[in-house]
Amino acid sequence: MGLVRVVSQSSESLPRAFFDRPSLEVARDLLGRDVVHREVVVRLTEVEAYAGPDDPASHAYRGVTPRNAVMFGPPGFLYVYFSYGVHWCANVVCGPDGFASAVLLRAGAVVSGLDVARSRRVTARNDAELARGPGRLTSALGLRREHDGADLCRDGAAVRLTAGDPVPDSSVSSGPRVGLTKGVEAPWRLWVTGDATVSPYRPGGRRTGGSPP
DNA sequence: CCATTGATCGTCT
DNA sequence: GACGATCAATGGT
Repeated sequence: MGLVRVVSQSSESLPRAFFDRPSLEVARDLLGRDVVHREVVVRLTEVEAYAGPDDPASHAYRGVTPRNAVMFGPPGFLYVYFSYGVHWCANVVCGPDGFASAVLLRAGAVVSGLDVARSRRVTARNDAELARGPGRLTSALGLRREHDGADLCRDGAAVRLTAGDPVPDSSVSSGPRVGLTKGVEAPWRLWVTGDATVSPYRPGGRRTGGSPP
């Protein structure tokens, strides 16, 4: 032969059992994995875990609603929601059916489909910005409301999570989740240390409106 | 580099 | 009627 064997990119979906665990464990193991939708592939560099019904920052904290219903279903499904009237954000549902927990996909590196990703993210100043942030990542992948509830594990799934290139513990950092007003203290944001595609930290809290007359 | 602000609308109170 | 699991543009240091 004489050909060096390169890291093979299996396009096989991670099994549902992968997601049927506590969201913090899933979050840790999602770093370095690939999110695939059509021609674009994003390798995850930053994620956030949202735990069960006791996590005040979780969309599921106040029970089932039409928006968060997918979170209460079985693991391995996509929960996509509309944020700030502008952006879509994508989560992977974790844990057993009926237990609402998820991992927010916050950032990654585009490793395939660069041309398409660039065309969807015309404001990005460089390729590291294409999927740097949850709204940007979702935009680069072309995910929208129609992907809410998508099954990631079914054969032939349109959106998949694949093996990618898992990162060692020595490359994983953790800290507080971004942009929250509740549950700020839990260090459930995980990222690949030093990676250029990791989003900047931004504290939460709503800006106070102007003084009324 | 950092801090501030407008946009924009679905969701829940 | 207020509030976001955000982004991009702007202006200052």
